Amino acid sequence: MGKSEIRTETARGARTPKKPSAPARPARRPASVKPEAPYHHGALREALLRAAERVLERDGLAGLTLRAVAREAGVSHAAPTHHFGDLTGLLSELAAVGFRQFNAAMASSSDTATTPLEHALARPKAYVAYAQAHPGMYGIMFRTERLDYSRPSLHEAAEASFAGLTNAVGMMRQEQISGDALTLNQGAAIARAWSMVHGFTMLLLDGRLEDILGRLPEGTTPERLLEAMLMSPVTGKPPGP
Amino acid sequence: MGKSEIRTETARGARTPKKPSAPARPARRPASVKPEAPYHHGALREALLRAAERVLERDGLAGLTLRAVAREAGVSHAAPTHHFGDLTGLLSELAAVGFRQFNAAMASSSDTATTPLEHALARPKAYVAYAQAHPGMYGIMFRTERLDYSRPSLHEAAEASFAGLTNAVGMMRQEQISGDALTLNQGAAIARAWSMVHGFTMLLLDGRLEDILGRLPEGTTPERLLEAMLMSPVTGKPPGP
DNA sequence: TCCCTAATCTTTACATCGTAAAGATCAAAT
DNA sequence: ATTTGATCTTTACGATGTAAAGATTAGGGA
Repeated sequence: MGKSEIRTETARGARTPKKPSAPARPARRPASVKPEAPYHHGALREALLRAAERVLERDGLAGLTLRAVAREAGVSHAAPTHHFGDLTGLLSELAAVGFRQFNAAMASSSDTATTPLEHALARPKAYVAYAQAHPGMYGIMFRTERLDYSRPSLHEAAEASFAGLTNAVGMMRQEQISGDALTLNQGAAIARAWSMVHGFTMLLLDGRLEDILGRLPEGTTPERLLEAMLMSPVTGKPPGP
Repeated sequence: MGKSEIRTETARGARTPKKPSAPARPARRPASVKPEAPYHHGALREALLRAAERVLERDGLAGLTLRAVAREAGVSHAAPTHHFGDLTGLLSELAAVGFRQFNAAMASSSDTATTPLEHALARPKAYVAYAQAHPGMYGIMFRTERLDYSRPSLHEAAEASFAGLTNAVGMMRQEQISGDALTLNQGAAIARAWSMVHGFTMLLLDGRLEDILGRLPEGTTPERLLEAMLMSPVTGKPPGP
């Protein structure tokens, strides 16, 4: 609020002045003319999602409004409602896009890993790297309270993400993890892995680790801290005499 | 938006009709009358913070608006602005209240602990318990993007919280942790503890652990999962032949 | 080919929100 | 007692989400 944007509500402008009704010009444009914004967009839904992603990257979570997305796409402010129902709908579909991007990044994360250690660290590092590269998207996926997981696309993408996590933890523990039942230790391993990486990511994105990073040896990166976090023992003094 | 609340903007009502100006009734109430909403509240700032806490618990983060807080406190919608500057100000001061509550809960968490194990688990359990008891407040403290840490009260309370964490990790590692420099292992230990508990809490509050909890042995509580998460080894197969 | 229906998109309208600015009221210092 | 400054209210404005009605067009059946 309070941003003094000087911008007309619709980027397209009124097509034909209704009341004066100059009957001459036919509504259908005479072909061989640049198709300037036809009434029916054709693929508005996808265009709106792409526009939403741009707005999110440019203006952050706070700037991602239905009307801003409509402006970015060059349609009337009510157009998104028709395709997504409400803001929750748009955010949910966008979150689904994010989860799919995220899943792709996870899937190709251990491609270049050679040693077992590299392999073990590849996923967590890719997780944090995705969030750092797309903080807005990560916010949509994990910070917003307005997500509707009953939407098939979101449910599916999020579940695939969770399945990938379960799988990775199973590989790490060198055991098959069943789809329908978990031992307490298995559940704990999954929850630990997820909590640790997700918590680290949130704290990092919120700048709350600056306090730690600033006290660490000169030039220690978040990645290095993450590595150390994942490798060193959980409790007790560091190894020594 | 869209909620059809039938409610007048100010709960107090206009005190004296300006224009008709019936000059009879004196503005100062004749004493021995219930002090019904004097023009100057006297302690509005604190009253607003308490009102904000009530609104937060009743209507959640989405319902916590400047105007809703003003209504709850029975003052005009612009009154909060005078005391907090803007919404960020109110949220920041409220977050400070939350951090102080949180710090108090942390401080008294290990009071009843007897065994070393109980002592080690007391803080994390109290952490999650606070968030479960005050999900709105935890959201203000860790989910909102509109916090101004340059406000002394918030900065102080949040720093105290961080100091408590550092302290607890130092005790666990049986070593003194200096205030100005950290080894990588120390930083990793702090980041791991915080990330794990914070991540677990966020996922739990967002209902994202239901998937795991539902697959665990019948009746496994989040607390039990947290315990297992904190105790069992980080990597490798569970102990056994 | 023509028309009709339904989907798509725009206009219009409204309640709510954050915030700014100006006016009213009162406590306290001078 | 008067003035001053803090406190609170009124009024106003632009932005947002959402509902409802109108305009436009694609696509299918006659």
